[in-house]
Amino acid sequence: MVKRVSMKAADCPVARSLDVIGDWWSLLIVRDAFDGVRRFGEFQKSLGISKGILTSRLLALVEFGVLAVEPASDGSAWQNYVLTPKGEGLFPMIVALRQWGEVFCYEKGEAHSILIERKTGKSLAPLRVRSSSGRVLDARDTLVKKIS
Amino acid sequence: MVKRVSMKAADCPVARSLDVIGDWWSLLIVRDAFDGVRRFGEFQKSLGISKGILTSRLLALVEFGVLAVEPASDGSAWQNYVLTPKGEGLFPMIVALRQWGEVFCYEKGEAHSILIERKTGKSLAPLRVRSSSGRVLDARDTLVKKIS
DNA sequence: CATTAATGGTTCTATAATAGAACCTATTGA
DNA sequence: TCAATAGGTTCTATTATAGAACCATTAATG
Repeated sequence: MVKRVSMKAADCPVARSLDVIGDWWSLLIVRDAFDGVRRFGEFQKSLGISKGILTSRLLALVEFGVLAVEPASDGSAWQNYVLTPKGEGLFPMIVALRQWGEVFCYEKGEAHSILIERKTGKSLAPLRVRSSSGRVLDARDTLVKKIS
Repeated sequence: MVKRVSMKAADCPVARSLDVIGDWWSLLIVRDAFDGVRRFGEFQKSLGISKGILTSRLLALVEFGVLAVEPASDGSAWQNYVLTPKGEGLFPMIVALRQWGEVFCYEKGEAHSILIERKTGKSLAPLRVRSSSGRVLDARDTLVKKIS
């Protein structure tokens, strides 16, 4: 083993994405960031992650431009980790993960946290893949065109 | 370290999903499965993954119900790994990953494979998170309600 | 102020996961 | 019948992770 295989230069956007946020912790960190978690200690407590790993994941996410470091909002000398626009772009990903988990990873009647619309308190519509004209598509309606 | 931390029993669907498909290879295997890859050797060649790891990932995905083993379609004695309905449910996830990668992980002008509608050859619409009434939402319009 | 406690790390060791090669067996093709 | 291929298993070396211990700053308390 030279090194864990990297997909940094892959032709496939799925692979490149996974190279950035495809490890065990990154998406959970991003999820927490969407939930308003900002401080090192908050992440650590929320995730139950070791400090060393958290440090390395936060550094990587900052380096990749998913998170940014900024002065803490409470006026203290500490710093906050906040989502950049690139990080906010992961919102559909998180929602997709959540909706899939809700449907396929819980028994009937088993409780879980839910994502709701702030204004109405109602849960969201299921994500749908659509054509450019708005028609709902499933996987069989699509095709990957490799680069030539 | 007792064992790699598991999210199997998490209250959060995002965490449970990641427990199933959140490792380095599983989503790439699923991506390939959507692209029509079915045979052990095809996965191995396409991914450049070690055989040992591929074996363990395929077994895990079958155990989780994402893939199923069936007799090869060509009449040979080998077997195919195909997506179950649970696996097909990951389609929006893969599309989300792909679209995020396209936007944020490539330089302008850099080539990548593209996902198109089979019938028209046109690329897909960007995924949108919507309220139950169909309004487009961003992260700030939503809220996670923890279980009590 | 001086002292203590909390925050945000770094460093260390043990264990688990991964990469990659070598090997093995059943099936297929010649 | 024999060689080649597909599909694994096993082995070793290396890397990543978990978790504890430690340390430096900052913030809170007397």
